[in-house]
Amino acid sequence: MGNAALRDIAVLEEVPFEDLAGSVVAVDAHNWLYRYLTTTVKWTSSGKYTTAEGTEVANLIGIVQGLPKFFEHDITPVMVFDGGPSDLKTDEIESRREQRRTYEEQLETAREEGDEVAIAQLESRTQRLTETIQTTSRELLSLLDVPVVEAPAEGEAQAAHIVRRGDADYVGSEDYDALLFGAPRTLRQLTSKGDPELMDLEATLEKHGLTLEQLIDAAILIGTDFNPGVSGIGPKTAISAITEHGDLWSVLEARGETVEYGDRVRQLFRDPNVTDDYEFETTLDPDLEAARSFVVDEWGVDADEVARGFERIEGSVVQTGLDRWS
DNA sequence: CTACGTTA
DNA sequence: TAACGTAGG
Repeated sequence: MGNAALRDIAVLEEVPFEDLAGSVVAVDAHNWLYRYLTTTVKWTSSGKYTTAEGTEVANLIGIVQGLPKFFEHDITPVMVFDGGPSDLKTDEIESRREQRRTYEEQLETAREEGDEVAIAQLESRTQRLTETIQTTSRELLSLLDVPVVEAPAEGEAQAAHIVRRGDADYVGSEDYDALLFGAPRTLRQLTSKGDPELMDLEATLEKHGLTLEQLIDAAILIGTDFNPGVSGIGPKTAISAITEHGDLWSVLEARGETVEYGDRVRQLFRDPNVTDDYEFETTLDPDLEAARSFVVDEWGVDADEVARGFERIEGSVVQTGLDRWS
């Protein structure tokens, strides 16, 4: 199903970290945090990532341990958070409740109507980041002076938009559908051991002789996060069919198939809900003491667990000139 | 999401 | 050779 098939289509190239020095990466925060949430939990002894009350704080450890990767290679991350109800801009309880109610109503309505696209969209926004994780992550990033952008909807789409506008050099995400949102350059495996992998939109389109619109149509045939795709159509068949017939509808007509909500999925990728209403500085001036206190004193994370991470941040931010004096 | 064995 | 299903991380 779906997205992994885009790997066979995309033009990928390994890029040495050294080549990325000085660049700005618009990171899909949900994607990045989710990765650290799962891996941190894996090899950290139980209890170190939950408070006495049982609140999950693995995200705080993940952030402290994950950010040095960027800083040590002189990369400035811009964390792009998903919009929607799970992404709360205010701390007022009232508005939280209201937002949540609105979200639940929307989801319920979508389910009643059997609107698969809307359901998938709404669910993808909440996935698994709890409210505590969302708010404490933002707070910690703010103390570390890491830029944060609030997306009106999908963070992936907003990140792509930021790169298209030239305000960042790369999208940072493991998701191949960054391509479908029109991200010119996407970096994958930014958290892994080895060098990152660059996914190039222009090269991908050129390789297959497709327009972005056609690539989106091919993806819809294969299946995306928002639609199941046509049975029997994988990456190869999709591309040759789109090449032969031109677009989604012609392919479907020729094969006597249909794709439910095809037009809406197409629209979602072609014209995603993004905003120009953001701003960020790429010169960082982190308050390490406040950040350490927030993580350790306020949330009860074992000091040893984050000591090394903070050391690395301190060292790298100064040495790589990401601070305001550079 | 990746890897790999199975099936058309 | 391409697509799919399942398991593992």
